[in-house]
Amino acid sequence: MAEMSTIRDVAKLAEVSVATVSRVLNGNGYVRSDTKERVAAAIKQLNYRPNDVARSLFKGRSKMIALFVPDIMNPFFPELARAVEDMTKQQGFTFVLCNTDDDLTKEMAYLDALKQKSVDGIIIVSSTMTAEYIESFDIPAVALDRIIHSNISSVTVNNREGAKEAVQYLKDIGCQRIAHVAGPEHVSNAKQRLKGYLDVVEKEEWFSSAFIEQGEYHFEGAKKATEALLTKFPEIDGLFVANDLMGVGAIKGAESLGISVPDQLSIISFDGIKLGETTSPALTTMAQPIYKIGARAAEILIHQVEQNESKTLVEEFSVKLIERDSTRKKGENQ
Amino acid sequence: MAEMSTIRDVAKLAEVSVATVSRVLNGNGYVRSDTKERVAAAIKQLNYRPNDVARSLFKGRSKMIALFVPDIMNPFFPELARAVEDMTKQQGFTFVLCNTDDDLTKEMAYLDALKQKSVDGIIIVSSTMTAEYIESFDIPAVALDRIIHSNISSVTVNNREGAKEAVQYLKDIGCQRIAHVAGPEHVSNAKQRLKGYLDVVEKEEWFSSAFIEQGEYHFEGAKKATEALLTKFPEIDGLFVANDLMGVGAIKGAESLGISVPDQLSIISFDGIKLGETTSPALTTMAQPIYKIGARAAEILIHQVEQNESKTLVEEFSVKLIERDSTRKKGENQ
DNA sequence: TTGTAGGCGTTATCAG
DNA sequence: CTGATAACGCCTACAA
Repeated sequence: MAEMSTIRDVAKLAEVSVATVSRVLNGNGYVRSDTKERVAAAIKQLNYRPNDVARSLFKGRSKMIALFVPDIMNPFFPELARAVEDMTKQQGFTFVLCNTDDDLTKEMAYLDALKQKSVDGIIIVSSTMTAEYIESFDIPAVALDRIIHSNISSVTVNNREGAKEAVQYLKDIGCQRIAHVAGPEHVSNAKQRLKGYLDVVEKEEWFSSAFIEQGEYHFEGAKKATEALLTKFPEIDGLFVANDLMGVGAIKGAESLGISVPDQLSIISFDGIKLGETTSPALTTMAQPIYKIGARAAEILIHQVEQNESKTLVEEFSVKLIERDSTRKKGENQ
Repeated sequence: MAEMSTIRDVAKLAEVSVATVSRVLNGNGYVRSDTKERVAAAIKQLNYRPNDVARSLFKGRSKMIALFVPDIMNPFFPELARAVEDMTKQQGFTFVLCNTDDDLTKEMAYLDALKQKSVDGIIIVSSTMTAEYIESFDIPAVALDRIIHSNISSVTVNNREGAKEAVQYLKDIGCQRIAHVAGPEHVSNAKQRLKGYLDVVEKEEWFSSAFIEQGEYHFEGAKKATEALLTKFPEIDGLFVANDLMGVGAIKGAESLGISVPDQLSIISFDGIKLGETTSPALTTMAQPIYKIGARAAEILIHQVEQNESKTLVEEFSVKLIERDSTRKKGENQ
């Protein structure tokens, strides 16, 4: 309603110069305490708020941080986004969420748009983006969940170790034939999870690469992959699925073939999203500290932005087994 | 890497004034075609992009649109966000997602921050925000999913009718005792869905308000509510749950009591989110046209912003029954 | 058809 | 301690 008042209005009302107002606003320079009070009073009276756009123009920075995610519909990413949002907001930044569909063209368009808006930095989950592109935009960036390049800071989890642990767990509870529903080959964490799987089963006499099916990190893909696996190899009694979203698909796939989980088939997946608790049966999973890695990535980026740090940090968090109802020890009853 | 070039650099290279560059940039005013070409060449050569911040400062508008959602972890909202994002981006706006926890303080803080950034408009899903607050910020706004006030444009669905239809469906398949897991009382759509439920069952001889339990639109709340209901009234054979997220909770609640869905209990919920297809059993639901309402809200807002329209539009879309596996006609086998 | 210049709201530099 | 004033990059009268 009321026209926005500017720093000049405040100056006039307080009978000082705009420079003085700016000083009390930003707390730099000297200003006598009584004039400071006069200014403060004027600010309050006019309900004055500094204009961020003007500020950004002058500073070349906007107090905005963006998060790129490949798929907002995978519940993993809202959880991650939540963490990044909390941290950035707490530090006085505006948070922008960008959904990229893992499509380089969209990523570039966003980068372009954000650059024009003087965005301070980006946190990026991507398997198509390259270090060259990012550097060509000259925007501070931190990779999250998926490594982009060794000279871009990253926050991830120990995917390979976690995958090994998951598959070993299946062995420990007595599974004899363990298959894998894999994530997209071009996604670094999916590749690591596949390697972890291979680390454990590659030497088994029964093993062949036919025990691996592609699920594309999608519900539907995983359902089909699971059906294919279980049809080809009815003897499969353990399934390691590369993420929880696909884990849900795997359950449905088994169900559609009339195979009971966990009675006939144990399923373990990866991520630890909330959704996994809500399915029937609830998913046993290798849980990432989702909130922690999101918050940490934001922290690193903000530090980089504010201190103008360029040292690249590489941090890897640990995943943790959460036993729920999609797995059961052989020979044990419910 | 390369310093951002400005309109002045382009002008110099093309040997014209900045005004001319601005003209070809924005396509207004007259400019001879050969000089236009010279300018275009210079732009390309320098890889020039106009600075949005400077533009915003001049225009007082930023080409940004924000969406306020109460809970990014409820999959309904990512689906909605996706629609809004697609539409806004397609129209050249930058999309900002704000998670409010349905907390007025956070909403106000966001409004404040966005106002300072000259945001063009907001789409808001809220049950705490009031028309007065919004108007005091003087930012064009459209309410989505939940009505705020009759003088703020809104896009919603026919919640009451949809709820009636859902409950009637339960009756039609033979349910004798139908309970309701309700959404928060202060949320307008939850209130309407409750009314729709009452419309159908209020006159039944068996009915009492004890057949209604609060689920707070959360998974956990719905699980507990369902357990409470089924414990109090073991004769319940139909359950209308106010949204899908809670529908999943209801399934788990029934399961925890050893009650089989849909054999002993039919459950229908509301929303039509993807998640509902993935549960076991898959949820029967009254599906909203989620993408459509999100896109439509964006459309209305953009029109309002660009045409400086102030006419308030009220649009209500229809929901549609989707039969899946959480309901079954009495006496029928699978 | 093109150029000049003032202003959008801030901040920082430089005198006082 | 305080006040002018020149940027930041762009757009649009107004002049030519």
